[in-house]
Amino acid sequence: MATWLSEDEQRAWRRLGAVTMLLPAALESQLQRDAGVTHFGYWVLAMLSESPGRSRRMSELAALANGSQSRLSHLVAKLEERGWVRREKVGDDGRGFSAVLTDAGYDMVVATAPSHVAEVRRLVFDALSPEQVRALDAICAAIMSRLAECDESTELPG
Amino acid sequence: MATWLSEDEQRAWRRLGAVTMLLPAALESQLQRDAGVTHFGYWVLAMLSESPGRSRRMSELAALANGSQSRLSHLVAKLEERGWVRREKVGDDGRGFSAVLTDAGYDMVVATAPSHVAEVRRLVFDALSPEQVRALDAICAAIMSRLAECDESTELPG
DNA sequence: GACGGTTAGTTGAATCGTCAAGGAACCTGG
DNA sequence: CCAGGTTCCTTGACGATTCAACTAACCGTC
Repeated sequence: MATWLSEDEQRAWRRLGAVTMLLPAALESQLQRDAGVTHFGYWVLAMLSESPGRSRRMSELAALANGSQSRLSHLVAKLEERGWVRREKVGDDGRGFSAVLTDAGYDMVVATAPSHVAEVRRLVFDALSPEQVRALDAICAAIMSRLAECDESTELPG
Repeated sequence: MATWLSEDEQRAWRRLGAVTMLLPAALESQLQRDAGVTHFGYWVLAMLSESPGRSRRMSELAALANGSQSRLSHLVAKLEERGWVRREKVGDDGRGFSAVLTDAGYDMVVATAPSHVAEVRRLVFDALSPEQVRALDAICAAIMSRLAECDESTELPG
């Protein structure tokens, strides 16, 4: 209990908590309604659509999308059922698989992107000044570097 | 596709996405490890511990914790099993229930708070300057007001 | 005082994510 | 060439969340 939060910090913390609970939920429900996908699912498809050959190594894709390998594996199984993604063996490494976006998957991303971007803009960027956008970027970068640190330390051998 | 995101916005959006995915996950795993509760579970208990009489109407508590009634109902059932919370009929409204924090629940919050606060401080506030903390508060407030707007509009009768 | 509409809260099925375990391919040293 | 360790990915079981009914109590009106 050595270092409690200051009043400013308390307030910021509650609000950040609310945003991290409600913003993903709001985007989730928009995507679910308009496209029948999860936020994570859409994010993965969008990443693939911007990747060279619309294709990525599974592990690479998991890292890009900030998810675990297991989560991605389950997700890709569903996306494959729906015909948006296909798995392909990687040539030079017998263990490796790539997720490849199908044409149907690409069409789906193209069809879904506008309304999703509009929602993001409406909920986030329309509410912020350009300075705030830059400040937000810097703040998130600072937090991410802390999160990355902690990953490293848990990966260290004792 | 009328209004795509600017370069600054793209960057900020990716980072915000990463933070909203990874920060809750990190806190989740700390709380799971050290106290065997969900982030949402802890948040609810913490709210109760600060409430008058360590007690809140279910619907009030759900709103405070930014969760649905159903989510809270399921959660309180679990917390009750563990003896941290108890349900009580509200006097003046036969439908209403209050969630009341038990002594064991209070002890649990007191025991868990320090390490959780330390983690929040380590991951968030130690990385930010006081100006950034205020900026973060303002940014989250702006986003929340957009989210609140959208709640209202969905509540309107057609 | 009973009828329709609304609000509080619960419940169960289905979905999503995590965790721990495991299979298969790779790599290194002898 | 093979034993031990590591990496890549999958799998299955379990817990958490959501969604869509559902019950029960309230409220206004006639």
